[in-house]
Amino acid sequence: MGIKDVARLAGVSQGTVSHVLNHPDRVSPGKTAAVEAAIAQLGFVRNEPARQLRAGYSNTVGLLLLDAWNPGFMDLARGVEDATAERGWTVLISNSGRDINREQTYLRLFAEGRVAGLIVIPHDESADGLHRIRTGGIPVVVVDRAESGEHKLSVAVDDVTGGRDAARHLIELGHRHLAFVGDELTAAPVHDRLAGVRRAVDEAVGEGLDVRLEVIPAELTVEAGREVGERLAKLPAKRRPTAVTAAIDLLAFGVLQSLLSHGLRVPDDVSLMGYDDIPFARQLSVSLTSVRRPHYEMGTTAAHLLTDVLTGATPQDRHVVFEPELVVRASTAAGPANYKEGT
Amino acid sequence: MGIKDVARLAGVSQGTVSHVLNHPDRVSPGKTAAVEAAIAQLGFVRNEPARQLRAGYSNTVGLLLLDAWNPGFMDLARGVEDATAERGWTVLISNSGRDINREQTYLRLFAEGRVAGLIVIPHDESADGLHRIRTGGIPVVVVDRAESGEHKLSVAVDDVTGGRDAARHLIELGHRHLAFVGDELTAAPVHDRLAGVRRAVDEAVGEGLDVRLEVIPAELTVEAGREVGERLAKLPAKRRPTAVTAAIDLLAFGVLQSLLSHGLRVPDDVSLMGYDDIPFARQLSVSLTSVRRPHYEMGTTAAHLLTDVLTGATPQDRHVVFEPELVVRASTAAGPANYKEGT
DNA sequence: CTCGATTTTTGAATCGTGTCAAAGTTGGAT
DNA sequence: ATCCAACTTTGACACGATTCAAAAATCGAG
Repeated sequence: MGIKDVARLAGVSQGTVSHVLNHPDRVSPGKTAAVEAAIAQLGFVRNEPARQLRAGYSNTVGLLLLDAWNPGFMDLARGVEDATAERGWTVLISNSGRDINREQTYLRLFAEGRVAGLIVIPHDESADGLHRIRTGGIPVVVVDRAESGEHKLSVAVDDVTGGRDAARHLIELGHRHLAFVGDELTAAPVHDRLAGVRRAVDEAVGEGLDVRLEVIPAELTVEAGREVGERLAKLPAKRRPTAVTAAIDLLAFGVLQSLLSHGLRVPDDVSLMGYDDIPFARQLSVSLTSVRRPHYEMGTTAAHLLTDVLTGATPQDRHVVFEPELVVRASTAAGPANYKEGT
Repeated sequence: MGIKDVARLAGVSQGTVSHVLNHPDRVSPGKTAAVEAAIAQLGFVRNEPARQLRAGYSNTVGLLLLDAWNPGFMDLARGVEDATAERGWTVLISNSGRDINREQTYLRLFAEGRVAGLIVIPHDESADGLHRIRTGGIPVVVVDRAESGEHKLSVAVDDVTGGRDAARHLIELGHRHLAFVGDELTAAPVHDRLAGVRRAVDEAVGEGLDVRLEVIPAELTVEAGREVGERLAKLPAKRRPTAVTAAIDLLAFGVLQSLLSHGLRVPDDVSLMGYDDIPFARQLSVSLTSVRRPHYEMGTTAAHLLTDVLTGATPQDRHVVFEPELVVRASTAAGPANYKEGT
């Protein structure tokens, strides 16, 4: 069950079989046919580990996702796949599920497996693990994390601006009591979004507006959103924020669901925003205002950065930052300060 | 940068370094410490292809998904990951995206990479490819496809029954003009669902009911659903089915969206059902009646089947079939034949 | 202190493939 | 018929880690 058996059956040497596999032009049609027949007959499958050991390189890149259940990351994965496939590489995906141990396990797996390169959406505390691999000689593209350095590669979104845009939108609508749902410590992108929200609030206060911000810690799941919505619904109307912006769409889904089920109207009683603009956002009972991140393009960009480096080409940029885009839908409407002007 | 360098630095032989890595109990504490220090100092990373070549086995299993954008399959993936991780294996995921060429590419990649085993949600026409791999000696668990045979492994759902339950539900509600959205040829599970629907219709006709079924071919995407909804909305009310059952929830999402945007009411004008019961189904503008498939459990079951075989244990079952469950929500209501009784 | 038993360490052989220098073959020009 | 160039084919070696038999070191009992 190796090249040797194929060679014996085809009546040629091992070297010839190897050439049929790797340099078909160097071998005569007759022998090629004989070898291919033998391969088919034996059901020979090339032993990739052996190939890789001898050849010293791999055509596979690894993609380590943070949370495959966030549809945005699946779009990113599709971008990575499309762009790498186009350039002749294959992708192996794994998913840390925001579990730092799994992340370490998979990073080691990829590093030991000698993939040619890695695209990683890292957990927050894993900088050292990435660095260890990077020094191991495997190029790494870090996604969704502020990075810098000439020998590093990254693709990110300016989530501070995104958060600022979100909060501004609400403030301009006339809302003065805002809430941000999400845990500042969970993930760097969430941290940035909150920082942006805070900046917008500070700016508004600087302009003399009486804007108040409340931060409601929560995990990044629909379930957690539901609990937050419940808590909000039970608050007396005067103490309840009139506008809520969630760290990610999934959270907003949960909040929306429990607000509605407690008889509150969105956006009439509470304006609600998500973040990410995942495909389902527009198809909710109340279509969700959100901040769109170009996930697919992030994926293709990360793949291009990586394959450029792998093929020896120097990419023009080593750190790409995308700008998010506010997408206004039905879930946000005028708040107290603008009531005179319309619903 | 290999075991040899570690050995030199630590002042021991290669064999000892290897033992530290694989049989720590066989080596004295002193040498162990020296070796570990050398490993840390050099940043040594074990070369997995070389290990695998010599040792002849791998601790990794492959998971080939059909369509990672269908949330149900991601639940399945989570099940696979949890169950395999628990038993000490790691999972590499790839996604064919219903593209048979990609599927072949990834199957070959996994086979050549000598993963220990595979869990595959196959494209319809790929039976031979799977077989080729199976004979290559790698155990394969086939998901979502009727299989049999003592040396084969599979996990599936009885989608015929699921389709029958769905259609029955609609017929019992009083609907007599049904439509099934989905292409009979796209995928085996869809084929089964339609077969189930047809059976329910035939049974109803046998009982003297005048039930009519229309089949509307469509790809399995939200976008395709939107087009179908559009076409349905433009039909004169008399020629329009009063109940629509979609091959998967994603399709139903699209149908729902365009029905609503054309001013039709769900379920008042048209009853609508999905299939899969993905998490978002209940959170739509009109919560969706659907047929639940236990995706997570399918994943854990597939993983257990596979790891059992890999470890030499004989699994009690080799073919597991789950029963789907009808989940009635707001999108289906009484049809013409029952109008007297309710909404 | 010695001997036998047990534990620790060593070094050579090996896994399956790709490469490369060398040997073999072919074919056209003279 | 001969020769040279171009093309094919061969076979030995190397990649890096594991393994195993054998050598070396250690330990305990007498």
